[in-house]
Amino acid sequence: MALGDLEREVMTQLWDAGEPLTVRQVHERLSRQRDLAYTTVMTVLDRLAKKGVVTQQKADRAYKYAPSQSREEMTASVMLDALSSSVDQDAALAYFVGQLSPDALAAAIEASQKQK
Amino acid sequence: MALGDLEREVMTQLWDAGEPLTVRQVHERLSRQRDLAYTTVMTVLDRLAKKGVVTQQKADRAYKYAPSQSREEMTASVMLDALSSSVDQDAALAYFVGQLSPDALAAAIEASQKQK
DNA sequence: CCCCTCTACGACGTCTCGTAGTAGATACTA
DNA sequence: TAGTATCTACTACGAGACGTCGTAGAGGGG
Repeated sequence: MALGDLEREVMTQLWDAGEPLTVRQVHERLSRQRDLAYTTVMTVLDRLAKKGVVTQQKADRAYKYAPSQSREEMTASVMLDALSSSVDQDAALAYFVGQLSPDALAAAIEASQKQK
Repeated sequence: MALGDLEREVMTQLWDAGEPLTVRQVHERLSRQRDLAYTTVMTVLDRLAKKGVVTQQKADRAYKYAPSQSREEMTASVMLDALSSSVDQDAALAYFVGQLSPDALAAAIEASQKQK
């Protein structure tokens, strides 16, 4: 599921916040950089919820929105999607790996070990 | 650069053919499965050329179209794009690597070595 | 001179996305 | 209780991407 520019900015706010935010809170944060109508933010959050990338929880009057995946999970799943759409996945993965710097790759492998 | 469904089908024909094809040839191949106007195929090839994912070479009367990248290169570059759009690339890469089976990863690393 | 084949260009419907307004429900406040 | 603020729901509209074609015009072959 591809996100638009504004959708990505909204997701960034949610990720950075680290906790569920209301429409108003997201609007406030975005307003520091750009001029957007409150309802615009609402529409975007609504669409993100319909896409399943954020979840809504009713808190008092307002809904709170939280990302349904971490940034890393989302990035990784886009990468996996791209990979799985390939006919020859092994070759594609080999090619991809070849593009990475050995150091970055080694670091990633090590980090992924620790995670478990 | 995201491709649409038809665009992807056309690319598949070009990749599978292994050689540059004319509009007519692509049209013929696609016609085995679906019913499409000749001009539809032409438009799609033209758009792909404008996107830079295929190249045109004049051969006699007609143009021949060839993919500018292999399937694997294209897949890998989509993956790299996804990765580079991430704020914390290291974490995203680690997460991605963690999703792969160790065998597949090892095989890919080995294959990417040989390529050089 | 007519026909076939190509390319060039325009067109239209549908979807997605950025952007926002209005309506209606609910709640706080004077 | 009447007025105001706050939320959500629904609708809308323009731009751009894409699937899908049609028509016009150029150039070669019979």
